[in-house]
Amino acid sequence: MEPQQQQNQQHPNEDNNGGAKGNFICRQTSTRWTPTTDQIRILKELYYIKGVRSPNGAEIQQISTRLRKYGKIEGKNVFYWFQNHKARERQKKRFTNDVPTQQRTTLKPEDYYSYKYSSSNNNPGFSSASSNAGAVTVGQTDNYGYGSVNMQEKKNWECSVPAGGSNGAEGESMSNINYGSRLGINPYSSSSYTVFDQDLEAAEKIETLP
Amino acid sequence: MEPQQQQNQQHPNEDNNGGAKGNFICRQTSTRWTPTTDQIRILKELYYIKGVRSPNGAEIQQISTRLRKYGKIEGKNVFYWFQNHKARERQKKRFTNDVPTQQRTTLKPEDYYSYKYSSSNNNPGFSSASSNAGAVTVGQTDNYGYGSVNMQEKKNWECSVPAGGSNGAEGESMSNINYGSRLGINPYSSSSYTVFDQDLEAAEKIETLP
DNA sequence: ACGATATGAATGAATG
DNA sequence: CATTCATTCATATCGT
Repeated sequence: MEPQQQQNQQHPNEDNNGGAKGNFICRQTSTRWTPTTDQIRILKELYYIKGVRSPNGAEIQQISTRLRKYGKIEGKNVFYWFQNHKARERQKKRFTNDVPTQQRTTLKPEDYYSYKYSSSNNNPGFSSASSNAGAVTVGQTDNYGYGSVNMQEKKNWECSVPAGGSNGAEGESMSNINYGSRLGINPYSSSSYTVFDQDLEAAEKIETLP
Repeated sequence: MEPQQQQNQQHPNEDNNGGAKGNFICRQTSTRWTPTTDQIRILKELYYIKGVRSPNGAEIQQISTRLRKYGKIEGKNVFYWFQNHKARERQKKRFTNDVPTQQRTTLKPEDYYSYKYSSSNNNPGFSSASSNAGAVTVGQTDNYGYGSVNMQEKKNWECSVPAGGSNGAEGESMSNINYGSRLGINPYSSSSYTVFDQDLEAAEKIETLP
């Protein structure tokens, strides 16, 4: 994910053999989902192009169904993928912003790879709200009169019913915020500043740390 | 890992230039961060002496800024360093401790297959739709009847479908099959909006998405 | 030169 | 959403 190039993905095996387990026990080698390149490609398209960020249950279903064509996949995989992708994007930004202002007098090598891909999406990216806007009107709104469906958590993809909880869609609309977030200060800077209360560096000793 | 002591002079020249092999503008192919001895020393001090384990965004920034003095470094490097350091420490401990059935004749240390120890759950549960795994227990039910696994959370990934519909999960359960099945999306989404308004897949390429 | 190791990087899966 | 854990891939480095 990084601007870093070496991205070779780690899905050595386009397996699908997953099924392997057909047999008995066997060490389920590979417990976790290993997306195929096509799956990843599509997920990214959805993310960057269509602006999908937090798909709701129904959307997750559609997506996973669609991706199933390229390999084994479950709804939760899709769910986690979006969650992680979004989270990491933000996280990175959090500890990445160096130097508040654009005052970068001396260019350091590290500047090269800050952002590399297309500019358009760089920032707010998803401007392409396109999809959401229209797409998500989702019928979830009405609860089937079930009263309280009980699935307290709104994780019901894979479930047929689009339970009302899903937020996803709406929430996402707020995506275009953030515009200004790149000021010098980030909201996350917790109060804790100074990991270095003193000069640890000066404390040169402890050569023997593990 | 740690036992490795000699990181002594691996840096002939505290190169600051990131040691990148020359300019990596063109070919930034993979130059991963190689911490200088001073950076490592400080990181360890922070880790062992100050107890820093999972620095937050702000701390990461401080640290990396501070360490920058000794060589090129980015926030993510610091982030990963702590993550890895903690993880490996834990992992190592896992061996020494556990080792229920030794039998490790010639296994390399990496061979281990760990069991989960304390910590969280292990609810592999989700038999996963794609059950390639075992055989078809198509039976939906989550917990194998083991009694109460106590689904800590009421997350229902893969709830079995309610009434007859297609239920993605089951259908899919048979290994990769199912290929032909969907097409028309699923019944439930009656009026659905679809994330795929068109053939995104067809819109191939855009490989460059981050 | 290799092969083994140590460790940076990435990411799926969870938990809170 | 933020954070954390576990695993795995990739590669820099060291030993022989």
